[in-house]
Amino acid sequence: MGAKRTKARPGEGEKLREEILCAADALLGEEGTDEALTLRAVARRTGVSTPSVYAHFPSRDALLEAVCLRVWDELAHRMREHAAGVADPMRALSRCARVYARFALDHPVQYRVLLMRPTGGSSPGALACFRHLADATAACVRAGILRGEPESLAMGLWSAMHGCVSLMIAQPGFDWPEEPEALIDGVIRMAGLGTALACRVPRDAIPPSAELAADLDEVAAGWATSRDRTG
Amino acid sequence: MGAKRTKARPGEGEKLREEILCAADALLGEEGTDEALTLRAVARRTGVSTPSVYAHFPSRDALLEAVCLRVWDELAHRMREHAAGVADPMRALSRCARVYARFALDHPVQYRVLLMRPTGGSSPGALACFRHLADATAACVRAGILRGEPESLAMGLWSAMHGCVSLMIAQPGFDWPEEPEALIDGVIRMAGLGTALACRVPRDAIPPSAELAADLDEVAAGWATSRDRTG
DNA sequence: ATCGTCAAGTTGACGGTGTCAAGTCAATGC
DNA sequence: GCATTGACTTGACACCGTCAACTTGACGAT
Repeated sequence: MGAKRTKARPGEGEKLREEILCAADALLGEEGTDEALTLRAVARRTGVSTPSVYAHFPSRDALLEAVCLRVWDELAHRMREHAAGVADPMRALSRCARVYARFALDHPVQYRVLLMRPTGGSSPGALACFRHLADATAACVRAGILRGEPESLAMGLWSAMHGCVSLMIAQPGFDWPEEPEALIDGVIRMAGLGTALACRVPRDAIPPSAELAADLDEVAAGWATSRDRTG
Repeated sequence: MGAKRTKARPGEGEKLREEILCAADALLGEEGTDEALTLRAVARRTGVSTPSVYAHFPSRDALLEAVCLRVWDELAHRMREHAAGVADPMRALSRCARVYARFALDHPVQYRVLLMRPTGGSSPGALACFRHLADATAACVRAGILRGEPESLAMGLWSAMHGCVSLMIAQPGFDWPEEPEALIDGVIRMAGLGTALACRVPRDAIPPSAELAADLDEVAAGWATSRDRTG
């Protein structure tokens, strides 16, 4: 260990914890994959011996989870920023969804670690993601635009958004539209209109294709003049 | 190695390849996670030395991918079985989606390995999954029920289905409905109705919440009498 | 000023992993 | 009967997460 570390005084152990998190974060950012987050690599980068990490994190997985969770505050921040002052709750919901997708694509490694890996139970990252969407959904229900259990409706919306971004993250070689926003917007429209429509009709009350098409043509005719634009 | 293997004659190398795949498959099934698929474990189970695996698979990842792909035929089989003889293309599509979800939940390890892991490019498993849904979607477009590029529409449907099952696989501790089919059916309804409706109106032509609610109430009123049941 | 205490870090090791280079060995073709 | 060759093994390398035991240095009390 070339550069000798000045030993921390008692009570300053927290400082090293922060340094470790920073090193881990930088490592993830540079290598672009969680496999690069080796205990030895992060220790070397922090200028400390490998087992020292165990004084602050019980295992590699715990460190990985901790460093990935760090960026989650940004999601909450962006959500508030973009949904604030949007009166129409459906529009606020769609903005939430768009922010969600952008966030996932901006932090693919962290998103993957917290949401696309088999955790024993459920990751705190997942719960946070869901809560944001569920809150915006609940607002729509309160406003009478959506109907039913908000949590159930939100699960559907969450599924659609998560599926969209997680596929783009895990299958970058797939033939996606060159503009990711195109797919994202499409999914938001689909999910938004879909839940709005589906929560109005009772289970198993969907007409066969022909009538379905006719009915939807009718309602769509009214919108075709572009009475308004979605935010 | 206790039990001596009778050495294979030239040209019989393929046999070992099959044995390795079987051992790997059994290992995945028993342990329930791909981390259990160790070269040493599969070699031990096959009764062969560790590096022998390299004669048939270039790397651990290749073996993992190969063994997970084995079960993919079942998906195609189930699709054909359930969609055959369904005249209504929208109903056939929803059946496809349901089969897709069941398949994923029935083979969580394989699904995870092939669709929820960062592959350099795009996994063949992903392409197969997408194709099934895309074909059923194209049938709906041909029948005039859905409109637009079938591939684009299918991507949205795929996102919804994949999001649903991949979340349930990766976050088993989340507060899902005790009946997974409930969420799956909900997502199928949402996605089906959503694409049917969204592909009828031009981009950015969605009315604000109040009018949206009114219009959808109107069309839903016609369906409330349960004119038909979706398969 | 010195000593004991105790948190903070280090050393060294263990068992496990994927992977590779070199060697062994039986079956085959000539 | 001999060389060849494909199938497989041996042994090693570098790396990994993790743990037990040890060292070190700053502090409070005397």
